[in-house]
Amino acid sequence: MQYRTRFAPSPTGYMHLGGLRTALYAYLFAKKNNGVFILRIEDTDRERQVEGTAEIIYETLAEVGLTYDEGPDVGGPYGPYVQSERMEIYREHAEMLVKRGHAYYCFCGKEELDEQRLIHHASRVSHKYNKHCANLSSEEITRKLSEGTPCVIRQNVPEEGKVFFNDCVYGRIEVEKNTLEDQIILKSDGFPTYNFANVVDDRLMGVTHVIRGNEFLSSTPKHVLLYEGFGWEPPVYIHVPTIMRTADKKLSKRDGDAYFGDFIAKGYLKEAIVNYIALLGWSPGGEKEKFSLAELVEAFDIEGISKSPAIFDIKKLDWLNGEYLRAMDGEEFHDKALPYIKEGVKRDIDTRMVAKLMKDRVERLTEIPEQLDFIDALPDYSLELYTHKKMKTNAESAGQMLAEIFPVLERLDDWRQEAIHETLMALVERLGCKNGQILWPLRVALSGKAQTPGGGIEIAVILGKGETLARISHALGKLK
RNA sequence: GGCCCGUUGGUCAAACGGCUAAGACACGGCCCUUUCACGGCUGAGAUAAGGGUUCGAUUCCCUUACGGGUCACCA
Repeated sequence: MQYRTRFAPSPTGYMHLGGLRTALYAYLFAKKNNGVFILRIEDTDRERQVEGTAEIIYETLAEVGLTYDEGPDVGGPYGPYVQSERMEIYREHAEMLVKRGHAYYCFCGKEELDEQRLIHHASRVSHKYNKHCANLSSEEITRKLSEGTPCVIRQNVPEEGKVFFNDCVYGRIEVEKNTLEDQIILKSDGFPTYNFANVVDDRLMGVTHVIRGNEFLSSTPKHVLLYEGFGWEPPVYIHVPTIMRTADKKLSKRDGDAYFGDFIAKGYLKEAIVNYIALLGWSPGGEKEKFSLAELVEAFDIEGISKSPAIFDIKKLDWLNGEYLRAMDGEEFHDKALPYIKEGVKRDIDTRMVAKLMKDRVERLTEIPEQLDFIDALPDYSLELYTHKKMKTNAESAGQMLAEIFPVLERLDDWRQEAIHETLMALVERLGCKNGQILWPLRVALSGKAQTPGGGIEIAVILGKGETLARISHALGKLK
């Protein structure tokens, strides 16, 4: 049998990282087993719909490489893959369930039900619909229906007995049927509820393995009852733990840490994001941590999915992102970094050289501009920067050294890195001092900073001869 | 509150009855180095608590504590 999994988001917002990880696991599981991965859009709640968000889902999945074999925009043999286009199917199936005695029409008004819920809540009695309409006579039902009384269809849950299912992650889960409510499966507007639509669609689309967030764990017994009501075999369930921001808070829109797009904007690579979230709540077992999508497919195994929620650690993502950046070849990094270099530097510079210096020094592309801020304009700096214990320098010695450096560089016409290096090393030898004693003051004079990408020589190359000499004489003036 | 689920260092996690309880991130120290970073070495740091079962429990069972999910004409 061929395995079929699906990702079934509702188009209500941007692509959440938790959702993306669920999609990833469903994709990995399908591909690992040469199965089929399906995308289904669950748009049965018309009020929460957000225009254009289905497109974001398509785009994000395509961007990270989670290509689906069947879906709204690619078609497939079990379409349509958008729930709002399947209304007839749900109605037919709901009525089928009514005929089989596993569901019934309910004419209770929303207001009275809300009222009852409030009363129960206030008196701390656990609330459940009282099955009032389950006991209506067939004459009365026919009459109300013909009168056009607004109604819903509810699942008819037996009052005795137990239901159970075996979750691949959480094991056997068993509950008393009387703890389950007669939930609405078809709303008065004719739309199905999630709890009903997902069962019908998963069945009709041949889904063999349902991989979803564990917020659905407690409603799964109701789904199983629905399958049984139809006389269908339930799918295999694989519930995955939640991704948290802190131990008691989920990732959220407000904190700007929830959406895939947020992270791209913050300078993270899509490969690093996918790699990182794959490892949140799942472990491949070995010590390897850097995985391409293809390697994830190869390594994926539901055995490694954990039961407890995982806290999203941005520091570890930073590190992993840095690993991806460092592993890039020079050209690729240059291309990716170029927009950020241009953002930080307006002056005409050798971007390839700058990119090379930045490659091992950033974990996110967005760190680049601020690291280069000294290039366009020398910041105002304190003379204390010239004091470096290990280099044995201070403002006074720096002044002397810079005075030696200036004429030497002024005479140098070949402004390549090797030439400057040679020239300065020759100066070191002549003066009988340590490298740091001339290179440290040079760095400070050229950058006004204690920490720079590359040292004094590299900065001199980037700045060019004219600017280099200008900054040294500026320093000499300051040091007088 | 009812029902369900969870709990190994700060974080991700390995070990699925048998060792001095891996490894990674973060943190400290050292080395490398013209700074920072990278890289290398190294250090500190955990089985929530209490009962069982067992020759032996991180692992199996129970209780407690804490946390999460769910109880919608949301998904």
